[in-house]
Amino acid sequence: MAKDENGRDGSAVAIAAGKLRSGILTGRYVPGTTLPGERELSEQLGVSRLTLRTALTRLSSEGLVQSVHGSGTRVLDYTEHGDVALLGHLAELALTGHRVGLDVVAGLLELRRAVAVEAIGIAADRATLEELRGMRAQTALLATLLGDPRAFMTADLAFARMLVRCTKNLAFELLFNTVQKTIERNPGVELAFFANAPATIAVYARLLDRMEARDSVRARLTAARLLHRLDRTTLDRISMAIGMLSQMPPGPSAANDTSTLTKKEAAR
Amino acid sequence: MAKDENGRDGSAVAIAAGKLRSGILTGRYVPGTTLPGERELSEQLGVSRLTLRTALTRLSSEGLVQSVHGSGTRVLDYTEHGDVALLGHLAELALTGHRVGLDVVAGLLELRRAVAVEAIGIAADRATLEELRGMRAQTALLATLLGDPRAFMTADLAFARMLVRCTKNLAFELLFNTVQKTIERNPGVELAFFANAPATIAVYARLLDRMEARDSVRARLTAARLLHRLDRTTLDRISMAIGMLSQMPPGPSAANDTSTLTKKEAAR
DNA sequence: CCTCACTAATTGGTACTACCAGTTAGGACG
DNA sequence: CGTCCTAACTGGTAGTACCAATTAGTGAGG
Repeated sequence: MAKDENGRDGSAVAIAAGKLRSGILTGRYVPGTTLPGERELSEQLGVSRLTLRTALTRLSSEGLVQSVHGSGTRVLDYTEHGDVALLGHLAELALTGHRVGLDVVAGLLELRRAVAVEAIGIAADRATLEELRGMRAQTALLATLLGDPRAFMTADLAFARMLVRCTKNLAFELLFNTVQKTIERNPGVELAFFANAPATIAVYARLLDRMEARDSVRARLTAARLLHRLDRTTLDRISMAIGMLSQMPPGPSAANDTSTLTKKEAAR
Repeated sequence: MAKDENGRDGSAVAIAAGKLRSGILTGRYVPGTTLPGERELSEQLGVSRLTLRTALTRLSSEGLVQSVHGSGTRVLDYTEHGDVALLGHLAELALTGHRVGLDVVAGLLELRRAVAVEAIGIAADRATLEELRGMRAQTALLATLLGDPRAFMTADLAFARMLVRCTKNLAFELLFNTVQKTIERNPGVELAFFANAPATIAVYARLLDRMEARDSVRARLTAARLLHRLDRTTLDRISMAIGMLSQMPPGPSAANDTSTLTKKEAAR
């Protein structure tokens, strides 16, 4: 068992955690309430209590639930207590048709842009010559990969990481790791990014000009302007792609495994 | 048992996870290597294998380790795979004297500042009148709490949350949650923030002026300038406080330098 | 001597059971 | 009526046994 119940997960605990998580994020489990006892809930999900507990531990570290010893496990409002790691799952839900809303992706891009702009500004001050040369070379490499979306995406992420490294700031790096996980988790985002490939390369080149000039102020300004434009078209493409997928809402509300009970039609 | 073996946690799994995490973050467990088998490791830590497994699951979700079925559990380089949530633990280690380096805190502040500046800029465009009024009232409340560090800190976080809410951006909100957890986890940071209380209030007032004027561009500029100054003094105070705690023991000769220094040699 | 396939030991993954430890509510007793 | 104690929840740990995947070692066959 434990092959893949819905999307791509492998382990039973990941599946159980995914079910509970999507249940919370989509509002099936209301924040403030306490969800069923572990013994009962484990039976509902079809896993052992131990597995269920491991899944709950994960959700707890994500800020979705809070277990109190003799009392029970409360559902928290992820808007107040949710961790950044949730962005990945939220974006995933948004891109797979769930009505979580596409604005989540828009918000993610906005955050990413804010961080990127500052990272570029800092990099303009702190990047070494070798680092600048390396990034230049990476843009050249990117230009040769316009035919291979997958390879382009990987190289693009590598470029972004090089940029982040230039900040010499561990916090930026860790945040980037989270974003990278988010992107890698969902192939759809990769394609959306690839759709802007030529424009992306051009933007990178111009930003490198600014950084090589050591002009952090103008680097920030141009980065803000160019990335804003880039993200807008990216978002448009994603929106379009989703529109293609859900042309007709063929019972898309619970197309995935959002519920163990209502899975009669979970044809897959 | 399960009172507090080292730090402060209560549950056995939290303790075990903490030990392993600090072991990884401080370099005792070298990235790239595979740590001992679960049966052996559980005995080393004095917990059952189940507890150890739960702890490992948590570390895995944080991007510190990766378990492969028949192979073992590899230690990952948190610089590449670590999650943002690690910032809390890293800052904790840094503030408790571990030689993780104070630059982690500096980086955290830098990231926070970048996000805050953008949030203020966005808020200048999207904040409703009620929201602006509420934040104004909150600054007034802050002024009355100058005598109570704990209460001031809570109110200060509340103000920050109000600001983040104004962006109507869930990504910002989730990131803020992570930062909030980081701060709440460590009392030392609270005090450091409180040390700047009067200046903080003044800064908030001036930023609110900009936002009320709906001038997002100038709001960003002043925010960047004022917060930069604020963070510098905050960092100074933290540095001083740590210096008080550990008068002389560590020899952080190059502690303030920007190098992350964990990258001496890329084993692998 | 090399190659390939099969086997056996080691590793992580799940399940079941029993028990410990807080929390809460209800009933007995003052 | 109030207080305290008990009993039935809840989550938390522990132990054991077994399944599944990986790996390395060993043997048979080329």
